[in-house]
Amino acid sequence: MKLEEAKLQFIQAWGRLGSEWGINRTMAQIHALLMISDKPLSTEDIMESLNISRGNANMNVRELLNWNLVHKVLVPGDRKEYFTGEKDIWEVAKRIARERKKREIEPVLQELKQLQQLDDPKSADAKQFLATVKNIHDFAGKIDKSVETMIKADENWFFGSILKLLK
Amino acid sequence: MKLEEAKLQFIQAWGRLGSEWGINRTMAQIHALLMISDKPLSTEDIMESLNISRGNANMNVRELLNWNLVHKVLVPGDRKEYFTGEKDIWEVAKRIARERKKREIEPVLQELKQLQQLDDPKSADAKQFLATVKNIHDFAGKIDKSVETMIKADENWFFGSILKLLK
DNA sequence: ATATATTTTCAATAATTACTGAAAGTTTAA
DNA sequence: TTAAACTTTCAGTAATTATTGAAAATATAT
Repeated sequence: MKLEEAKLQFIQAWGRLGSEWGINRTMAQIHALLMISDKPLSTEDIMESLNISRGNANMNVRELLNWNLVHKVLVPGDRKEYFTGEKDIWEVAKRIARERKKREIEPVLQELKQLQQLDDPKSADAKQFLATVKNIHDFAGKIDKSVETMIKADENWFFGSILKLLK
Repeated sequence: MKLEEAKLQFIQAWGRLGSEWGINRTMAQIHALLMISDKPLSTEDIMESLNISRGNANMNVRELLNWNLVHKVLVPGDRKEYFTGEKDIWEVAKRIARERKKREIEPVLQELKQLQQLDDPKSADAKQFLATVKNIHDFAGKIDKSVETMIKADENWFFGSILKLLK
C-alpha cells in the first residue's frame, strides 16, 4: 500500500470511529490528519486536504482546541495560525476521557442524584424505581472515579495493572 | 418530586446520554423505560408511553434485542409479545461493551493492521506515520483485551481491583 | 380455509445535524 | 491611519439520520 493511500484510509477510519462514538465526522478527520502530519498545518492546508470549507475547518479546529486534542503553533514571520495534533494516543485518550467525564458523566451523576428525592419513596412502585436508579448512580460514580484516576496514571502502569490483575 | 415526573426525567436523561454516545435517542429511551418498568411492556405500551409510531417502536425494540439489552417475554394466553429490560447496570455495561467491541473496536484493529503494510516503510515520511499508527494499534489492542476481561469479571471484583490499585 | 390479531417492512417525510460561503470582525505591518 | 492578511460568525442550504403510517407478511384461533 502507498503511503498517501494509507493516510487517506486512516483519516476515513478515524472519522467513522468518531461518528460511531458521537463525535462529528469532520472533527475526527481533522484530528486524524493532524495526528499523522509531521508538520503543523494551516487552515488552508486542512481545507485542501479534506475538501472542506473555511467555515467548517475553522469551527472544527476551534472545537478540537477546546478538547485539548490540538494546539496552536505560531510560526515566526508568518501571520497564519498553524495547528498540531498530539501523537501519543494515551495522551489523546486521557484528554477525551477528561472532557467526556466533565461534559457527560458529571451532569448525569448530578441528575441521578436528584431523581432519588421522591415525595413518597416507600410505595412499591417507588422502591423498584429507586433501586434501579441507585444502582445506576453508584455505577456511574465508580466510572467517574476510575476515569479520574486513569487521567492521573501513566499508560504502562494503568494497563499493566488492569491487564495483569484481570488475567 | 413525584414518581411519574422522575420516571419521565430519567427517560429523557438516558435518551440524551445515549445520543451523546452515538446511540439513537429513541432506542435509549425505550431501554430506559424498560429498565424502570417492573412488568414487561408490549409494543403498544411503549408507543403510548413515548408517543412514537408502531414502526419506530418495533425497529428500536428489535435493535435492543440485538444488543441483548432487552428480552422477549411470552405471556401465556396472550398473543402479543412483551419486552423486559435488564435492570442490573453492570450487566447492561457488559452487554454494551461486548457489542461495541465486536462492532467497532475489532474492525478498527483489523484496519490499523493493514495500514501498517506499506510499500516503502523506510522513508522518513512513512516512519512517522507508522509510529503513530502502531501506537494507536497497540493501544486499541489493550483496550480490546481489557474489555474482553471485563466482560468475564464480576462487578465488585472489577471495580474493587481497579479502584484500589489506582488509588 | 378463513378471519383476525400481531409484527415487519419500507417509501415518503420530518427532524436533526453538518457545511458552505460571503460578510463582518480582528490583527498586524507599514 | 489604512490596507492587506487572516479569522470568525452565521443565515441559508445540504446531507444525514430518524420517524411515520399504511401495506405486506406472518402467526394464531376457529
